Amino acid sequence: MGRLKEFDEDKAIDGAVACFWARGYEAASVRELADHMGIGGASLYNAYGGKRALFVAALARYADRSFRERIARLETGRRPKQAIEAFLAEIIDRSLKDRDRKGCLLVNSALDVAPHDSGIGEVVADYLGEIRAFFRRNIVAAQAAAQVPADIDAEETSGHLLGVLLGIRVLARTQPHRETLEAVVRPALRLLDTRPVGKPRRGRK
Amino acid sequence: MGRLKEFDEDKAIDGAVACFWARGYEAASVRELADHMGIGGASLYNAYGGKRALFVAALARYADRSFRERIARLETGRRPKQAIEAFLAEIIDRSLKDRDRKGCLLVNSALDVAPHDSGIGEVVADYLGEIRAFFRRNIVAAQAAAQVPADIDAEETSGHLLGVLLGIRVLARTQPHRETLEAVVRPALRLLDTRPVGKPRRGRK
DNA sequence: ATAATTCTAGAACAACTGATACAGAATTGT
DNA sequence: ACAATTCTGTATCAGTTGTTCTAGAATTAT
Repeated sequence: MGRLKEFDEDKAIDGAVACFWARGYEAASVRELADHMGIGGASLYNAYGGKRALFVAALARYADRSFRERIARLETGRRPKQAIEAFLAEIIDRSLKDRDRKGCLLVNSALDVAPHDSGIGEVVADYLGEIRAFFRRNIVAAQAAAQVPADIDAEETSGHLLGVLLGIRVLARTQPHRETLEAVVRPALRLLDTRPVGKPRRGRK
Repeated sequence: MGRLKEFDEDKAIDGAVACFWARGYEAASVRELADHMGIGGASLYNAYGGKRALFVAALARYADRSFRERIARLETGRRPKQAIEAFLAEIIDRSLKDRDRKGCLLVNSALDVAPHDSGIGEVVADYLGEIRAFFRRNIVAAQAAAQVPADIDAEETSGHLLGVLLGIRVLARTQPHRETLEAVVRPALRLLDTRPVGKPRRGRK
């Protein structure tokens, strides 16, 4: 019983994501947030409790709509090695299309708010862990399918790929040029290539 | 002529660096800054013009005291390949010692303020370019000294190393564990190793 | 209809924001 | 000594911050 909510909760949380994403946690004011969400300030506090709680909800929404969706999509109907390659290629494409350079909300949060708020820090760390698990899982699967060298360390390599991914998202904020970003990724992907024998490297002993 | 400045300008700008570093550009208020600098608000505006101009000065100070100092120190009395390795090792050590997880002011700025302020964005991009140039320069030198395989692309590899470096500084904000960070770097440094022949990789054709 | 409950709009809260005004103190050249 | 100039502490500016309050509108169970 009681009066019914008049606003669309999905639209509202999406508006919050957009606002936090574009402005950052601190810079996004409650009034800006409410405007983007299409609700009044009182409704925001009534429905979410406050700015911080809203941010946690927005982060969860972002995680679902961005990397979890991408992981689910790329991991079906694709061989594991191609899933990894497609993931990184998509990040580069997204970074280049991102005209207003909002970057990745997760990465932004890892630097902006995580260090000042251990609770959110753990949430962000968990999300990053999910991405790393995607890499690790597909490396192992690719090794089983003989797509990827059997002697590389899946644990180590997944960490490397996550690091490279984060580096790209930082670089893209100041230098969103395709060649720059692809140069960062290329050596990482080469780790997954089986080494050719017919074309020996110069410089070997 | 006129009244002399009563505060130590070096101490003041160092205080500004510390404040911007710990709190971020937006969160650092002019009053907090003035306190950390040991001066009054009027002196801050008189000496630096305003918050933004002070930030640009603080960034320059930080660049000199952090990575330029490191580059100069590591590049003397060290072979080029060891200079690169030492640089990355130092970043990891610094990230682990950084108890309050301030991270790197340059990286923080690249995400916080650069996208909303193209002027500062260019400044940050230039600083990142200096670090990349350090990598490139030492890769080329190491190749000339046969320390590093001659067939790797110095342009591409320097970009990769910069990306990995930025990735580490992001990861360290949420997961400052040595093993995590070293796992990110290890495959990158392996690019610089001359490939052993006596110990062939499994999985090769 | 009435009670109970939940939502909404808008005003209000104290605290803080970057920036400026002002008066006075300190310095140098004349 | 005097004018000219520059620095400094304090007060102040209008505007914004996250949050709360108040009054009333809308809903369901009885």
